[in-house]
Amino acid sequence: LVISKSIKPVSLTLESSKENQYPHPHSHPHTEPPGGKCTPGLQPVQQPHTPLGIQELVAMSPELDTYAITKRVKEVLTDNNLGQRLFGESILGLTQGSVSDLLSRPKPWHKLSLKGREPFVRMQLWLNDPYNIDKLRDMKKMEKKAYLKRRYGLLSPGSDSDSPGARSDCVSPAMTPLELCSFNQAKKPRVVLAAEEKEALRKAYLQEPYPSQHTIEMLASQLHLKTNTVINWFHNYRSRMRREVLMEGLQDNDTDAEPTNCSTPTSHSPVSEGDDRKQHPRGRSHHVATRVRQLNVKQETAEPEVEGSGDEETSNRHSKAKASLAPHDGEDPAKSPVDPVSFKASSESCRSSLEVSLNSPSAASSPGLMMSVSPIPSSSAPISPSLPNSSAPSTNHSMEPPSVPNYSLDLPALHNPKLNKSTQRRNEKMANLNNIIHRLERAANREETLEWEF
DNA sequence: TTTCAGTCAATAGA
DNA sequence: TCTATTGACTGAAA
Repeated sequence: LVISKSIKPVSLTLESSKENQYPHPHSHPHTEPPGGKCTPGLQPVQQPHTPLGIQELVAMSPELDTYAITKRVKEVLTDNNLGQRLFGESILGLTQGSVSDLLSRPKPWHKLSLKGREPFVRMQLWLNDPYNIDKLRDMKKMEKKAYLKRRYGLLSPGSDSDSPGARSDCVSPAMTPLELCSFNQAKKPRVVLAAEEKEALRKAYLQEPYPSQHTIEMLASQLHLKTNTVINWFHNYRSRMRREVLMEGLQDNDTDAEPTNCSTPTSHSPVSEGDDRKQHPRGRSHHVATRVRQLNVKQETAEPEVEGSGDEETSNRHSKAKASLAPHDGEDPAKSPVDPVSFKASSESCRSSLEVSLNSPSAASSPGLMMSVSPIPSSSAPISPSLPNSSAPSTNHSMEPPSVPNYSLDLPALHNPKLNKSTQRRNEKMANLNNIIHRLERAANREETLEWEF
């Protein structure tokens, strides 16, 4: 069974041998066959040549303002009438949904893993490429051309690029009807949760963001869902709530005084997420969390949802659920316990931001932090360590790799005098938050109960 | 084993 | 046709 549906990760022509060392995150049954591509027509945009692989670039990249980058990318794409799909597949090596997600909810840089930073570095490289639009337009044309060719029978189906129509269900032409049939059967229908089901899960989440196996099974049976669906829902919900909090932080910063600075993402986040994984909600942090005013209520309030129509299974399940469901009935979300996830998420970003901002004020005050890629060989300034923010004590990205001849990283915003005032304000805020965190940590260490006023 | 980050891809809605 | 949402999945970390 060979289905080539996956997108070929983009080569930026940085250093092909080092490219794509990350394993493909998905090993779907329809993983790309060796040498097989579904999108040959979508050649990646060429970036200035450099001996560096994208991962080296990511590792050496200074802190990027993810919010500003995505904002800019959105603008450019919109202004030039270029779609997320084209951009994602040819520039980032991601699908449209992922691109949409990234563009609308970028995480702050310091919250991203190396892998998570990669798309942002790619975006930045793309933004710095003076021919980026042209190249993407060319690609669009090529795609259209390929589509027309295939449509008018000049090419056999499946042999051409990721053009409209061919993109979905890009099944291997070698597939027999029997295989196709079994492929269709193997395809699981997507579960669509009804509004009531989601509402019930949300309520359950408020009660117990990390439900026990027993709770999961109970929920699953009451809602007539598979336990895996419930588990997945909780995972996804926690993860998305966390990101929501981060986004709010970023946007706060954006509107707060000066341009965005992802290094100071949120002012409502007291503890680190790294800790929070260790400090399970049922543990100490949860105890402390209940002492902290819940700042992230938005997502917990039941938004009006109209969905889940169609699918018979869903509607059956749905009506059954209505009849039997009452996981935590009569609960008032407003009175519900603090959501440890929101707390945890916000906590972490705060501490992280403190680490960055307080320890490196210049980084904190570089909202326009930009990495510019110079096509001009500049062995003298690889990743400029002499930049203003290099005075920041030991940020791991300020190292000086001697073998980075083609890149210079420019931080224009650091020269902006207007930033002083906002920096000061930001630092004051950070200091205040730092104080709060410090007290929280002490309280947590002593296991003592404190009443807080923020 | 559990949780997470990151992503895919189906689907809904504009 | 495009974008946003979201259930499911993988691999990594703890």
